[in-house]
Amino acid sequence: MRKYKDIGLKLTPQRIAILDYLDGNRQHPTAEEIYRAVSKRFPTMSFATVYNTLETLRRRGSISELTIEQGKKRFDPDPSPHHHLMCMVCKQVHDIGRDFPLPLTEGERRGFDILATHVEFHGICPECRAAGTNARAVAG
Amino acid sequence: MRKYKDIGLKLTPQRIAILDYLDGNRQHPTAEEIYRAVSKRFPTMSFATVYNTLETLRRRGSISELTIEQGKKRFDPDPSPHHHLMCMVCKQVHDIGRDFPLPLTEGERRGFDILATHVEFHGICPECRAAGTNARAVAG
DNA sequence: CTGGCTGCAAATCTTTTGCATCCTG
DNA sequence: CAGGATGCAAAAGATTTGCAGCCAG
Repeated sequence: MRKYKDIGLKLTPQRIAILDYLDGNRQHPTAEEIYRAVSKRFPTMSFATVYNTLETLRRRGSISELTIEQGKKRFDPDPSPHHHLMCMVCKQVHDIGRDFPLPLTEGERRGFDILATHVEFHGICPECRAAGTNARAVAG
Repeated sequence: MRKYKDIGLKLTPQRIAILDYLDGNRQHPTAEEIYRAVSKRFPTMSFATVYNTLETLRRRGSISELTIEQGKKRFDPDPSPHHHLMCMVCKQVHDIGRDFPLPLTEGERRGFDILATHVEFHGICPECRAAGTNARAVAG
């Protein structure tokens, strides 16, 4: 995510705290988790600043925003294209750093310019399986 | 989606209206779009009924719920596994009815039971491209 | 008849916005 | 010192919930 190398970005202490928290973070945190973490250092931190900063970073291509959990955004400090594996029960998200061949025929493409392709693997993690969670309850 | 064949489901007029609207519908409508459509027939229809019915149908495996557009649910009357192509600008969603080989190594699986795999193609549709929308503005 | 369903309103949760003040470059 | 960033609170948008009354099976 090229921390601090984002020339043109005004580096405030709050932004540095967010960048520090995200750097190397493999948890794919939600906005709330980021807010809670940086609030420890900056008790006056507001959601507005968290969302503003994340949106700025996303537009610069420094991070990516995941639409994998219903109803909330998750953020990934790794902006390069890759895929994800999510536990349907506890919502933990892992990276799948592999390329899959995903060619579309002209008919399937429907004239679209394809800009991104994302594969989501949904399942039950070992911990949740051991905890006896009924997969069908969440998997439908 | 086996309309009406869902034995054990109490068939109220409201549910029939929702089933009728979804049957054969390829628009991947949001809850709001479903609400608006069935409200024409049932002016007293409430969001609670729409959400209740959709959740009931999903749990029965009669429809599937898409997590492809940020912040809202979309519903697909086709519950069989398939993939999707979405326009990043106007959010229209198309089906991709093809299987792709998406094998995970043991290491990549991390002990998960994989229950579903979903490929999302994101791009710009011909109409939005013609309208001159700047892809980078939305694509980041 | 009765348990599940409906409809309304209020509540919840996440994200966005307006605006006065602040501070980095 | 100017323009962008912050923080607060209020607003917005989507979904969920509580509950009294209703109706399909």
